[in-house]
Amino acid sequence: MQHSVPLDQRKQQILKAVVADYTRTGVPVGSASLAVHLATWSSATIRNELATLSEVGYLIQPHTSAGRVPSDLGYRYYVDFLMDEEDVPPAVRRQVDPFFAVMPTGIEDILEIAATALAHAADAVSLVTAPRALGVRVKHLDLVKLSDAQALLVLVLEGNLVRQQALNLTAPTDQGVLSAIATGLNAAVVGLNAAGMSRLPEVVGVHAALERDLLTQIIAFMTVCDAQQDTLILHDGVRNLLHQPEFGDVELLQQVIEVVEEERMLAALISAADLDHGIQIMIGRESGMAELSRCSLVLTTYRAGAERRGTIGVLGSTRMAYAQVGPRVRYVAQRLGRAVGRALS
Amino acid sequence: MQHSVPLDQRKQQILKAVVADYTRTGVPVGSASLAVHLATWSSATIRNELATLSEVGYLIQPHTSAGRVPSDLGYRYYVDFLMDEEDVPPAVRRQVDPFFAVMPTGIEDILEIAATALAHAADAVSLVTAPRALGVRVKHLDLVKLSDAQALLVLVLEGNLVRQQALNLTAPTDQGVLSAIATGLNAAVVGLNAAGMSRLPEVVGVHAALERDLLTQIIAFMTVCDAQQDTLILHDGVRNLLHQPEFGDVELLQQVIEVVEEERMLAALISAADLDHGIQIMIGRESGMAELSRCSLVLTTYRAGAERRGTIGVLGSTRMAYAQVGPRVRYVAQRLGRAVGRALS
DNA sequence: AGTTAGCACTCGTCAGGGTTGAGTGCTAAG
DNA sequence: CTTAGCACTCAACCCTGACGAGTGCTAACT
Repeated sequence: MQHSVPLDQRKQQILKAVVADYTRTGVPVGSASLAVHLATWSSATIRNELATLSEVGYLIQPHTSAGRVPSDLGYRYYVDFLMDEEDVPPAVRRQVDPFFAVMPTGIEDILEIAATALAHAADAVSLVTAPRALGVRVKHLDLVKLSDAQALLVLVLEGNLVRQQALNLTAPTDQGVLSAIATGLNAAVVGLNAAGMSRLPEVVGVHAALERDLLTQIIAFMTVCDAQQDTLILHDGVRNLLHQPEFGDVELLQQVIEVVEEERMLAALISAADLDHGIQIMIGRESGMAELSRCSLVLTTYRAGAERRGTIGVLGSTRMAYAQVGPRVRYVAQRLGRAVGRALS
Repeated sequence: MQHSVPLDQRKQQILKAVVADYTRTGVPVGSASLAVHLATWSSATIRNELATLSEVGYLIQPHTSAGRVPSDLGYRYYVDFLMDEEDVPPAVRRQVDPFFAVMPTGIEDILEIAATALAHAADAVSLVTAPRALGVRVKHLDLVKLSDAQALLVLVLEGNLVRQQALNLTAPTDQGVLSAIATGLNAAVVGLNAAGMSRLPEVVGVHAALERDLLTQIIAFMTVCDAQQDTLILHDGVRNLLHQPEFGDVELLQQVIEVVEEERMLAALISAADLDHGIQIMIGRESGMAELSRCSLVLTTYRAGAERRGTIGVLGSTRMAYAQVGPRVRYVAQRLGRAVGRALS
């Protein structure tokens, strides 16, 4: 982040007023309209201050005879020093809460619900990652015969995540034998993650060879599950971009939608976020993605129990109501954390 | 469908040329440009014919001094009588085939892949429904203890569709007992659908009461699964609409996207399709949805084995290359049918 | 010295008007 | 029945001038 120029009291008030006005109306704001709001000073005084705020890079003038618009840097200063976060209004709470009233068993469904709820609450595109798990643990497994050559592995993981995968059978095997093996594996394997399973002592018994072979395939599949869960990103609310004037340009819209629909790009974006602080705001070009130069991200962490964290947040225009969006993201994050915590217990 | 006015040879050729030209360029087509293409007649002659084609409602003039644009009725006549379907070009085949090379086990993943493939192949929004099943059959079930009050039901259905649901336990029950019950139920239940299960003879045994209670819950859940699968509609390729000039108007785009994102509306749309014929084309207002008055649907059925059918198709601008889209939809439908058939076996 | 009223100036927006050109419909001759 | 010719229409384009929002600068005031 760039070193920010310190501002005196009055310049701060004016910058804050510019951001507030522009966020509300979307129209460049001039000295006159500021003067009615900040009645302490005349428009001429404000004009002088606006000029210096432009010089130090906090404001931008689209053209000579236009009002001022906050620059990325201006938003940054606002967000860091000036913003008064607004409480989540009851109406929004009443809009969000019902989503978390119906709680499905599977963790993926919960994440999807959170994405929808946040998209509504923040009127932007919402992004949600699965809780980072550092190796998902097995709760239960089962084997179902598909054919002489294949069996279906059904894994119930923590969070009631259900995964399925066809495994190859080295020799035709009865469902009875498969069930026996499954029972045996269940006893040995419950509570382990992929790493733990690969350290299992050698199994013995009538079907030892088959069992060992299947276990290898199961471990491989779990490794894939781990990777998949770490890159899983859900989103919702693309339609919310459509009614915003800054996306009237279809070109721009297209670029943003392409980023959102491409999970790889989202992953890069979210992993770039530094979430040690409670909330991370990336404004315009700060995200490092040219396509999102006119978008901002507001991200936070949700905690499901001790060490299980995921990311949730919002992607919208740089001209978003940061003072409202932050608290709303946190509100949904907290609800989500609780729901996921319950599902993981 | 409206009764179509019969056209003589020359009018047919001209209408066909208008549709071809307009589909390609998106610009209203005038008599002069038609005259170079249909060198047999002068522009004046063509002008006369265009006038009568407008009178009978096959063409529309955006304004007095503009060229002609096909009306919904004009497209309809073209599609019914004039269109020469084009073979799916090798390049498109090479684009589609890789999607079906990696075949996941779960039927939902297969459907998703088909949606993506078709969206690419047809450069429009693709729609795919799950194969209509008239009651999904159970392949395998399992019960996993969650707490003293709840157990997780894991159902493996035909097509390796895995479904999960928390069931309530009337009394604390060991995992051992649950497994025993699951084994017992498996023996009785495999191959049955919800209807079949509700006709099961009364069970007896040590855990008869619990077993009966669980079975009731399972049947209820399966009924829900049936309903869900019948309304499941996947889609992909909304981004393909963005680069089309007719959707430069964000208003219009917004309406269409809202329909696509609302599964209920898609369901109504698709169920309205009459798929006895090989392919069903709904042009503009024929769909009966005001929001889609400038869109067309091209739908067909895919068959997975004997009686298992689903719907797959495309939603795009009325100005779409019908001669290309139809065959491409059929091509993907055929691939999808084969893949689903394999998964259901 | 900081503040402010006043004023000249800039520049985007909008409405009006003339020109252009694509495309038509009609007519009259072939 | 076909077609060349022509008058006509109308969107698109460009130019223009009026308007007004907003600025920067200056000079006077506290």
